[in-house]
Amino acid sequence: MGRKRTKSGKIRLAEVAELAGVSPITASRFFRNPEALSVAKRARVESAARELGYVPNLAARALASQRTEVIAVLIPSLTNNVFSDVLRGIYDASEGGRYSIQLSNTRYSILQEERLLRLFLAQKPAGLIVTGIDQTAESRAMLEAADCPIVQIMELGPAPVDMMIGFSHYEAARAAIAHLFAQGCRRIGFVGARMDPRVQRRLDGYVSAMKDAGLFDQHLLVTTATPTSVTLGGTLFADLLGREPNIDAVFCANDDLALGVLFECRRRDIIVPDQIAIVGFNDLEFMASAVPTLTSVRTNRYEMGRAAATMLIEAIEGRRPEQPVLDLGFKVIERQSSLAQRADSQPALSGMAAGRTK
Amino acid sequence: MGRKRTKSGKIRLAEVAELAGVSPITASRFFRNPEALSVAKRARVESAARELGYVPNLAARALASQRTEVIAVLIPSLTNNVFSDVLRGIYDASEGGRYSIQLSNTRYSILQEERLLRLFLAQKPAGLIVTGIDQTAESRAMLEAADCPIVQIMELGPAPVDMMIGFSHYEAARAAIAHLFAQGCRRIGFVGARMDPRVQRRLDGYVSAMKDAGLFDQHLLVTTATPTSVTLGGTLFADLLGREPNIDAVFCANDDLALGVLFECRRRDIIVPDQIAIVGFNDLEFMASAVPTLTSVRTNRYEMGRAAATMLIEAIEGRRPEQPVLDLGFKVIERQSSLAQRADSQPALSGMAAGRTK
DNA sequence: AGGAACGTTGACAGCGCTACCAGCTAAGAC
DNA sequence: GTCTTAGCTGGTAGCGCTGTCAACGTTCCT
Repeated sequence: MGRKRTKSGKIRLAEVAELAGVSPITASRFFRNPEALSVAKRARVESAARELGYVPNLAARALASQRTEVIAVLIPSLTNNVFSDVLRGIYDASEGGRYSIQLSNTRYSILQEERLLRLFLAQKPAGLIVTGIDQTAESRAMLEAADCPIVQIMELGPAPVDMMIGFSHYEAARAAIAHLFAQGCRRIGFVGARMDPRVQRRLDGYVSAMKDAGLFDQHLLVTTATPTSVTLGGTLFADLLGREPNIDAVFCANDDLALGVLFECRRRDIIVPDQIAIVGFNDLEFMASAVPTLTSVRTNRYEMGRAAATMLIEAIEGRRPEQPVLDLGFKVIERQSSLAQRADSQPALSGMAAGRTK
Repeated sequence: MGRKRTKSGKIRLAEVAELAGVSPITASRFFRNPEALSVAKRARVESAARELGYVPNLAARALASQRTEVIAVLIPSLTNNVFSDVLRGIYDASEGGRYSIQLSNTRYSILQEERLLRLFLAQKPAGLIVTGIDQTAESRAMLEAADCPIVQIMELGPAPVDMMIGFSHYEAARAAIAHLFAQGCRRIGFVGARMDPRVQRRLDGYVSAMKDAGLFDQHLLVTTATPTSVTLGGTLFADLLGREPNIDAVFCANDDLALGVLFECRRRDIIVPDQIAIVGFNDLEFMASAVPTLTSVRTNRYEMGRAAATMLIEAIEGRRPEQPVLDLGFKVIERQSSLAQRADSQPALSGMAAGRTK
């Protein structure tokens, strides 16, 4: 008969109920839907729980209720500053609530993503945040079949699985190039690393803008699958210069690369922006502080994470947003590194071009 | 009698057992301790599980076994590059194994940390990774009482709760200052932000080194509780210069500040290192790429995370390390920004001073 | 006053898995 | 040949909580 499992002396819901003088189920309701209790019992259960230091057993709750209070998050990288901002937004928005975040790293592999998705979905998460719109067909099918709200973040696309928060990398890149055109630049190089889908779309935007102006030239492109870094920015730029010495601007797929380009210019005594203009992407904090200050395309990463988690939690709790797709837009923050006319003026946020798709 | 909960059509362990022609408990054992089964049954269960696409229900497992396979990680910040490296190490080491990572952010508050600790511990994690050695008395007591392995990371201290992996921030700072002394610097400023316990200990190391040399001066210190940033590095340095125009070096509590100082020097046409030497801390990737290249104290952040998770998992599985405290050391990476004699030479990693406490 | 409607409470069973222990078989010891 | 030991397998009984539904008491309506 009975076994001798260590009882562990833990406070269970039954103890709380007993002290409060109610049935266990009433105590249970107190934690899930306090409004359903009479004011008197609510107070009794609350004080009993506090007195005993009750902490619910999540495993038991998950088993009995057939759902968890876990929000699963799939991102491609932990190193990339971009994602740490997004994550901070997600964690901030979930803080204090009942949901806990389960984070996993796909390492930019959609197969890895598929594997993780299968794993997560089996645990019936309350909600899911996935990066981007490029999933395997299998992943896509699992997402469609999942019975929890899902938010896709980082970019926009034609067919959201459920909800979607991002901006158009394509349009953002076009806006950056338009800005360079406005400064009189014509031979604009492109420097990109990693070449994940979002960088690829920035490249597409660059290519289309250049083609529209009749200025596209294959030789202006330097890309690599290598993960991005400041040092790599310098290296790629050196490659580009070796091949095309008379470029007048460089559009970098991210800010690390841009900083690397800036340092390489300094190393070669190339004056920025007089000889070469530089534009980055993301507007990380250091861009405003560099000498010269660096132009970049500002993206709302923290806000994206925050909005994604907030929207997801709302949806989990049954309040679906009236607008399931959210375009957070971007802004070209014009700084010294690309303002040909007034290169020597004060470091200033002299103007901007903002964009919002559709 | 019976209720009508949605059976969800999920594959349970019982289904696998039935298909394999064994009892559920045998199937259960297959997943926990395959060696205990005969080879024949092992193969049968394995193929049955694969055929049905069985995924274990973690909640049921946790409830029945009274323990989870979750490693809880408490770190103070998600933004800080330092922690993203550590985290990457932790995630890499846990990948492919049975343990999942539950991450939480204390925001540099030990009260917040205490709250999270209480929350996590109630769910009986398999293991725990906490940052630093400055916990509240209450937290400390909870950690001591916890019945799972615990690793403290980021620094070393006299009384580990259990295991500990880090290095001496105090000695690392002293080594940085010793390097500057060796370059002939005497009026060495200190720039620090956030002033969390580890930055504080770097400051302590700086102070002690300066006092040892009879060169300490309260006015050489600029610190703030504000979170760190590149821009802030410039601002703090400007403060310092305003007060003490004739300093000959700056030791920055981290690399972001150092980069800000470098930009501020450039803005003011101060030649680095001829007029002022700069030393940072952590050796982030961009330090080697800056112009001039920036000296920094290299810390093994990725390795720290990796070792912490590896050691923790080993301990969880009963293989306690023979050496529970691991000093990962540091290295002063000497670069142009602090090499007075050969400021114009090639960017080189000309030499280094390594340190390991005790 | 009778009945409907509502708000509140509790009994019961079981979510899917594993700890414990007993039993069974085959191999080795004497 | 019997006894012991080891290796493997299975039965039983929950782990702590919640879904379902019935029952209760109260209020409000006609």
